[in-house]
Amino acid sequence: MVGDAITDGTTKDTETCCTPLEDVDSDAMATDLRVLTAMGNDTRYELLRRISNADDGVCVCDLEAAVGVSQSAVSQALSRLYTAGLVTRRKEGSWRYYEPTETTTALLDTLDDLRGSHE
Amino acid sequence: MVGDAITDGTTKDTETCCTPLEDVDSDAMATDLRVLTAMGNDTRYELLRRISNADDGVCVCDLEAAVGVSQSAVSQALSRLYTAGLVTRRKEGSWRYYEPTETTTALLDTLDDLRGSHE
DNA sequence: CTCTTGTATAAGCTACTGCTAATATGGTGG
DNA sequence: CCACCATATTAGCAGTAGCTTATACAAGAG
Repeated sequence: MVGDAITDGTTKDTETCCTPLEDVDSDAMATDLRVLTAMGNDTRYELLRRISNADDGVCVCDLEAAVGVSQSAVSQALSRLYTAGLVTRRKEGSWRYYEPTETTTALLDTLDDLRGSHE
Repeated sequence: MVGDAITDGTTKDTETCCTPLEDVDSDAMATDLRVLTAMGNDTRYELLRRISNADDGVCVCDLEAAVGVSQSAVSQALSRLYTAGLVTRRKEGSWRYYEPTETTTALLDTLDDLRGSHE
């Protein structure tokens, strides 16, 4: 649904008040949006922070206690983070351990830096 | 502010399967979430990309043509980006020009790097 | 095997997000 | 003054996100 809206570009240049704009790479956009929408939610953001703070893997049971929603909600949130490539998961006995990916680390670091720098 | 987070407080230190987790700085969390939710939307992401691509300011009328939603929707989107600290705006005659902030630049760069590195 | 514990999935409901349409504001030129 | 343009604001609605409850699956312990 994204692609066809913009493709006509060249034919009619209506007199805009300034410059025509480059198109946005829709593949990159899809990837970025999956990441951003996955992080952009109270529960999932807090899960990510907690997973990132403990750097040797966190199991679901601990997260559940921490974020204040049901076990089911935590599981759903973690699945979404996994799908978005923000965490890895490994099984160990009957527990599952989650760890942050490079994407998560890089973005949280960037956000930390930004908060530090201006105001 | 450690310790009160789990208001549910079943007092006893339940035997969790691994370690207790640090709390998340709720002030940082609020700021980050404002940024992430502002970026994490088709329209607003595309606006940000287009504003970032043209580095001498973009006026609303051009953006409106590009993203395929109504003028009202673009205005609302830009307001939200402004509130989240992702764009600056200046008035010039009866037009308004938008430019990316450091936050936007840093985050989009990070996202670009991440897509480049793995896969 | 059964019972228990840890996690995932399904269904359903509420609340919010983001759009459109209509209207208001504010600067510019006749 | 009024008409016109560019942008902002309001109201209202459709679609979806994210929660809860209930249920299913997986792995140990007995």
